[in-house]
Amino acid sequence: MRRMTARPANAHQARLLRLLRDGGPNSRAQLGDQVDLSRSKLAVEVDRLLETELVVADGLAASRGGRRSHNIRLNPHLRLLGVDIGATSVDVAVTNAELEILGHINQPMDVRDGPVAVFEQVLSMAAKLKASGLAEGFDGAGIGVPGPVRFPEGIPVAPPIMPGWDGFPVREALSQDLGCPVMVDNDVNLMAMGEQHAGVARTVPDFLCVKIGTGIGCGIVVGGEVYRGTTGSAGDIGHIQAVPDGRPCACGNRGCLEAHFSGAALARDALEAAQQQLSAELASRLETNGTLSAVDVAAAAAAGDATAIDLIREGGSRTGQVIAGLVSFFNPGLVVIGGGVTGLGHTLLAAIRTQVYRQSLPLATGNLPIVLGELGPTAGVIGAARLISDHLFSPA
Amino acid sequence: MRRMTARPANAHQARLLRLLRDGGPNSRAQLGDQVDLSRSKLAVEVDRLLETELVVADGLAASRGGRRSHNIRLNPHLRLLGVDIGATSVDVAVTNAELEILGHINQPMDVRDGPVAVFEQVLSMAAKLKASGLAEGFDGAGIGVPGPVRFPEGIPVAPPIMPGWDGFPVREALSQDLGCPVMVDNDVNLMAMGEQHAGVARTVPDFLCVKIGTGIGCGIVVGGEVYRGTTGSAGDIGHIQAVPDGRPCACGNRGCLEAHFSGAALARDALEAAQQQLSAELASRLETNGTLSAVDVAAAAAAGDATAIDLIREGGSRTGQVIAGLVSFFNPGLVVIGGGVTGLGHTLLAAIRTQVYRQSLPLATGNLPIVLGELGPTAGVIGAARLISDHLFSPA
DNA sequence: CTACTTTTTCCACTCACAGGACAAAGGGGT
DNA sequence: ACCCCTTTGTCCTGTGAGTGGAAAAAGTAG
Repeated sequence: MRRMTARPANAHQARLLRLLRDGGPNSRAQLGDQVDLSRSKLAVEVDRLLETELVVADGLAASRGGRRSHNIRLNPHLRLLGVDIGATSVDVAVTNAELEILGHINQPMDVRDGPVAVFEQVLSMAAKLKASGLAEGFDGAGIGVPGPVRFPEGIPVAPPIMPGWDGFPVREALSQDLGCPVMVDNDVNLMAMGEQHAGVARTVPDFLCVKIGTGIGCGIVVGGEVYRGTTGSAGDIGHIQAVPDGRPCACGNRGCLEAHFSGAALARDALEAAQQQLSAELASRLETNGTLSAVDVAAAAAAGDATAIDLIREGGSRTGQVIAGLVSFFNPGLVVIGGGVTGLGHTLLAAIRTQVYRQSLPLATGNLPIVLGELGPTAGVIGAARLISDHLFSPA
Repeated sequence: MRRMTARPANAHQARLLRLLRDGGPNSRAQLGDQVDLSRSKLAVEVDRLLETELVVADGLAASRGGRRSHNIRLNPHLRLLGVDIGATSVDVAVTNAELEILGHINQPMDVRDGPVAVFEQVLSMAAKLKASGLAEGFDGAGIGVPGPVRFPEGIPVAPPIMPGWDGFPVREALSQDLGCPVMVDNDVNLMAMGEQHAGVARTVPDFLCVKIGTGIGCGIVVGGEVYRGTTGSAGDIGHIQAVPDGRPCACGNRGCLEAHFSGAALARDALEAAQQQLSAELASRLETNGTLSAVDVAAAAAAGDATAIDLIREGGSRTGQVIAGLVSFFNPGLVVIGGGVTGLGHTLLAAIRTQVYRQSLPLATGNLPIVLGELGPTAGVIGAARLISDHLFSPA
């Protein structure tokens, strides 16, 4: 199929496209209820959208008592690619224009192999999704990378855990390879957008989304828009000092949050505990696998291992301490906890909550939900699809 | 003179009014260069503004080579009142519509006397300014109070240092008393708006403005707009933990930044040092005045007193530690330090800078100026005037 | 005094949009 | 089956915002 290149011609059309994306098929009349345009104007704009083939007619709508109306929906052949590059694995997913995931692959990988190797893998994963009949091509792609990004150009800047990517024109390169528009952002921001679109944060204008994975980052949403900061490094909370004169960190300082709690730190602590025979559970897992990761700690904790639970509590408490500061500062309406270590679940959440509710002011915490993300590993790819759809559904 | 009640009828007029406020008198042609409207449309809107008397014609503009044009300026009879209520004193100022201060009074006061007593004093100060011929009445007033505010309604919520004000309808009450529109905000936010309008932050879209006075607060500006948070308590950084298991704080926790460094804490430390005879300079000042305040510490430091300098360094370092965290999180383009203790000047600034540059990531600090506010005590009242002028110069 | 600029006004034309009239299509009661 | 009511879709005209060109007004430079 020929890919769609059309873009909305004006703000009204963009508005309508977003309504259809977020609300699914709608009749003209239902659209009219949401947009404050006269029926004639609305009809004109819908007709123009039909001409561009961005939307199509789609059967009869349910009756509301009078004449039944035809449904309008986003073209079901539109395909978006969501790519979430983590430190140690890649997620690639295909969605339709309503951002529903049609297919999703996850593969291990090492970002440090550099952009060329990683993109090769991403392209082959995308090809696999195409081959399975889910898409004949892509109308747009969103990419998340685990480091700061100069957003307008889509270029990583000085990313600590992916040195080979500094200055690599990710957006440009992938746009060439895929033959469609591409937008690039920090993976944490995409997770926030994912939870905002389809997860727990649907109705909250200002919230924080803390992602605890190999590292720790925080998506900041202000007035429904992701805030990226002056140089694109906003939300980089992994190197906030959590413990004065604490552990040395790769960044050169001591006591950084990431040095005390993150997927990597947790694995290290678990290894140490196992080697010192503090935990039979962890020791046996070490023996079986030859190595330990955050997943093992989660499993051990679920099995009731006290050492593992302590590690999680301790880390959650440190994280909670930092989040408490951010809550006082930012006064969000919601805090979402997500990322690889959400397997640690409610033990972690409870530790974080305890610390935040204890340390922040009542006015800020009074009505503040602190919850786990709803979407798990799909948050990133949904956010990526959302990123590019926001771009495609804005006036040219 | 009859007060102006007119408001701009549409976004174009609002835009023009703000241009005249921020850029002073302008010819129609100069305005045309800035607003992307056709000459005819511009002429129509300017004519309508002239009819409302919000703007007036004002002599000939400088020639640009051809026919000379008439200047347009905001009505020079417009008067705004800026009120900055601190913990221990009030500032009241009159400005014209271009937010230039025409008269400014400062008087000691105690917020804890409650809103009724304070407003009585504010009204008498406003009356004094009127009596001196600076104004015949006010077209609008902006008020800053030292605590969180539910912004749309202009009502303080659960302010820790001014308990009697909780829920008092400040906006409503003052609007009645003054007979003009009133807007209320946190004093720190107003300081940020002041520095944005007329101070160091003129061109920076995203910045932080840390005010160190009796307490410590932080104004947050995102995309040129003040961010107030979900419940209006954003920027309340005084109770972020700076020292684990540190000093007990009035809020019930331990180690809050405010407990370790603020005008109040500094005075307490100085008193202790004087009593323990650690500093001859401070001891003699205590003897002379019977009490010590932050100003005494500043003076002692300026005189070379080592104890006083140490107190400032220590405090600056604690503050810097907290700001470092905020910088990592928020990635601002500028950090402004202001408030009562700016008399501590460069000793303080240097301590803060050292800590921030050491602890935050290079990407966030690379090009980050940390500077003292330019406006001193006038920042608050200018910000207040700016607040109400933003309100008056927006479509009705 | 003339040639050239810039500013301002005036006017005709376009275009977006609202809102009413009317036709089309369906639901439900009798 | 029939009729009336409601909702939906289409058509059409009036209105008001806004554009852009022409010409007048008011300068400057030589």
